[in-house]
Amino acid sequence: MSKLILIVGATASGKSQVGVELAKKFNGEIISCDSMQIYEDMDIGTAKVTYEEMQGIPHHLIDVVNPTAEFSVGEYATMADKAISDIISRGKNPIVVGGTGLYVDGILYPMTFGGDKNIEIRNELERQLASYGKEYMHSMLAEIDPIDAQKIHPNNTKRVLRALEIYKTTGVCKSDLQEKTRDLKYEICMIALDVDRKVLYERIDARVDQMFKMGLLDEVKQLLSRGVGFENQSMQAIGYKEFKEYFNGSKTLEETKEIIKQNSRNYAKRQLTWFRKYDFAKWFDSRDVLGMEKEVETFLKGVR
RNA sequence: GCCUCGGUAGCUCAGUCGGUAGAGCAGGGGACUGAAAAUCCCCGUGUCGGUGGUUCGAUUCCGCCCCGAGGCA
Repeated sequence: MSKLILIVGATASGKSQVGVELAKKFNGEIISCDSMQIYEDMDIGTAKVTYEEMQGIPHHLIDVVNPTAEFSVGEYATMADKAISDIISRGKNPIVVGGTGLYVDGILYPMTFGGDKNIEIRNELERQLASYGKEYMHSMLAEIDPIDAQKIHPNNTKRVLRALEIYKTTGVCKSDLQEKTRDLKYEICMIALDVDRKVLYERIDARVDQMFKMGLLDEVKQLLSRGVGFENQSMQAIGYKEFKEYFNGSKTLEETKEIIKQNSRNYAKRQLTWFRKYDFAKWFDSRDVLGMEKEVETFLKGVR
C-alpha cells in the first residue's frame, strides 16, 4: 500500500504554506484537494497559492476546470488517484493539501458514489418536490431505502433527491453502495492544523480584506464578462456568490465584504467538524511545523 | 424646557390584558458518498435601562431619574 501524506484544516489555517514546507523537506509534490481551486481564473477569492508561494514545488489539480463547467467528486477522485500514482512512480512523495472534506474522503476511500447525475431524472424529482412537498419525497425514499431515509432529514431535500436519483439511475440503494467503502486506499499520515478559533476568525477577516485590496471585485467582473454566471457551480464559492447582491444593487460593496467574511467563518467551522471525524488525524498547532516534520519523518521511515 | 416614541439574549427586534420571556442573526456542537466553499440537524436565564410606589406578586401599571431618536419651542 502506498504512503500518502495529507494536510487538512480550515480556510486560512495555513495549509498551503505547511504543504510547501513539507514538500521541500521530503521530496514531495502537492495535490490540491479543494473544490473551488480546481477552477481556472478564480484566484483571489479562492486564495490560491501564488507562483512564488509554490517555491518551485509542483502543484496538481489547481486550475484544471473551466468555471463554466460542472465538476464532481467522482471526477476529482479519479484525477487525484492518477496524480498520486504518477508522483509515486517518479519516486516522489505525494502530499495532499486541502479543505474540502468530501474530496478528502474521495481520496481516502474507494468510494463508489452513485454514478453521474441525470438531469432529466433530477428535474423530474424537482418537479415532484415542488408539487408534493419534501415530506412526500422523503417518504418515497423511505420506501426504497429505509436505512438511508433514516439518515437524511426530510428538510435536506438536496440529499433526499440525490438518493432517489441514484436509485432511479442505477437501481441500487445508496446505503448499499456505501457498505463496501470503509477501507483506506493508502497508508495515511494525516496532519490536521489547529488554530485558536478567535485567531482563525481574525485571520479570515483579514484575508477577506486583503482579497478586496488585491482586486476581488475585478476578478468577479472578469468572470462575468467571460460568460460565467451566478448559476454556474463555480460561482457558489464563497467570495463570489455574494457579489450577486452587489451587482443587482441590493447590497453595497462594504456589506458584500462583511457577508463574505461571515460565510467564510461559518464555513471554517463546518470544515473543522468534518476533519474531527477522522480519528487517525494528528492535530498540530499550525505553527508547529517542526512537530509535523517529525511526524512525517517517522511515517516515511516506518516499515510496512 | 415641553411633547412623543424607544431602552428586553453579543446584534436586530417580538412579547407578557400583572404570575420573571422568545424569534432571526451571531456563537457553539453535529451530520455529510458524483452540486460539498453546497445542503441539513441540534443548542436560548437574560439584574426585560435605574430607582421608588401600588400589588400576595411588576419586565409588564404609576411616579421620578438616566440614555437614545424625533417633534415643538
